Amino acid sequence: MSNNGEARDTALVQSVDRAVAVLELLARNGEAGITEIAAELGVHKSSASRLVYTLQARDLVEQDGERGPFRIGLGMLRFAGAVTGQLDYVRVGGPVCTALADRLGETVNIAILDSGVALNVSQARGSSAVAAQNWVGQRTPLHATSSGKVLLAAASADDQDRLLSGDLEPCAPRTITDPVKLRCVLQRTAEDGFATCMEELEAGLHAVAVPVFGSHGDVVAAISAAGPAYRLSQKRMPEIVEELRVASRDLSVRMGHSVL
Amino acid sequence: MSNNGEARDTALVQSVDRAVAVLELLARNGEAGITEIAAELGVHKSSASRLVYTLQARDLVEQDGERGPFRIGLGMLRFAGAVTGQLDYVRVGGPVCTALADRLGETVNIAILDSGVALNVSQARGSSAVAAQNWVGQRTPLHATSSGKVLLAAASADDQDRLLSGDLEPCAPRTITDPVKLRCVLQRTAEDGFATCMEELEAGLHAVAVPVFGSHGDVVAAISAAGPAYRLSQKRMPEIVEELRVASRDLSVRMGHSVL
DNA sequence: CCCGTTGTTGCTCATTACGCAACCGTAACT
DNA sequence: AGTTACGGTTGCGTAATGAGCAACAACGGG
Repeated sequence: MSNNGEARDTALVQSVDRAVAVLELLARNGEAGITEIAAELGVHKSSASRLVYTLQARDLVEQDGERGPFRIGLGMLRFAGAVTGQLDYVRVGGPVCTALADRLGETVNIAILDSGVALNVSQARGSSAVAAQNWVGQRTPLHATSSGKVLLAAASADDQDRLLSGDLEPCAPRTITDPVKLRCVLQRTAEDGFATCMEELEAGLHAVAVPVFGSHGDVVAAISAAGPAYRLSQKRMPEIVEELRVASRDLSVRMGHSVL
Repeated sequence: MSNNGEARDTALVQSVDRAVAVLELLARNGEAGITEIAAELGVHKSSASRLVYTLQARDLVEQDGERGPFRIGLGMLRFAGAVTGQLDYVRVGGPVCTALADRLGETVNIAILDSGVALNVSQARGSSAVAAQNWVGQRTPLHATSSGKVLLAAASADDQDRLLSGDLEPCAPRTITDPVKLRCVLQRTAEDGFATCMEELEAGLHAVAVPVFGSHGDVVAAISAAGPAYRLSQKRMPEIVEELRVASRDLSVRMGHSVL
């Protein structure tokens, strides 16, 4: 799971990897008991208990009283200070994504432009989601994602040239790697006010995104819905686009970006 | 290091504990290299490298490009969503604490009242600080800390009765455990507008705190400075109190609590 | 009061994590 | 321009740790 594009042969430290998986589970589910954690990780209850105990000793996990389920501990605040730039998206984006994911049944993401890539800053899984992956904190290519296209389409021509310099990586068989063709797509995205991604990041995956506007009408983020191709059909796109626009406006307001 | 008051004999999972120590180091220092991390943790460079690699694979650690120092990764955003209630203190309190800690040379903390205890939500270490402990995310007793006394003093008489019900734990030889005596101290705190803690939490430790006001004049937090008794002398208190008050007002403004 | 479930802990052992040595790459110095 | 030093990585072997098992404790529900 080398998510940084580094195909290293180095083995992960298994117990550290498991401890992080515990935290991911608690972050996703809100709370969980030892038995549930053990089942989810595929380890013995005693192993789960010891992992949780270690995280608890460091305040990264806590529980109400002596019994009851465990949850993410406030010791996390020590690390939150290192990612303050995106904390507004976490605080405000979470409820917006959750509400939309519940309505659509699909996974909803918010991404911002960060150092030439799309950076996912908030996510909520839909009830129908099969994949458990959390993209938050991960960077994805602009040319091969719906959010990326939205962010590119909103950039100036100069910025687009800069962002698209270099080869466009074929992430999947259907990835658009011709810069001329991509610019046409971006032109269309600017006109339509939304972008789609049909199996361009990975086979079988469809996504659609709309822009999130700042106070001056500029695009500060993109919000998207993603799911398997058989569920996110062309026919369903208009409905999803409209729901995304409503959520986008809600997000703008909650972020304090009241558009004139 | 059972910070939850649980004197369990269970051994910590060493590699998980070390991984968290890596994160603490990166959060505290901003960035660090493998050699520095290894030295700080007292492990071999290869061990540090593998720990960092595992955290990197989960986006909890990242680095610029292929080389250069490591820092806390944006994958932390996945966990920040679980502590959204206190994220404003992290985002706004950090710079205020850092600025004051630089000026005073002592450790500065912000604490809020949470479930009958003082919850530390932001901290910056002073240059003269000897202890490396980060209190953020930890809960401390109200009666034995300067912040706790400030928060208690601002509570109504009924709330004070409720918060002080039960025995007052003697945390140190000088802890005030007599409720009548403590109420006198709280009365004085309300009058003075600050509270001191002279070796009441632990021997050799002095601290002083002032309230942080909300929009309606209510006390929403306390900000404190702490250090060894020989540096935080009685003589130095007026200067420190004044600096804390300035920082407190700054914090209120930054939090959006403009006092009428 | 009994049963079932959750969570903890002592113990043993196998696997993992760790340290060592060697190596690679880069930067700084001569 | 070449050499040296430093930071970081990786293969390998081994010992220590982490994991699973079994037994037990505590609590809640019927």
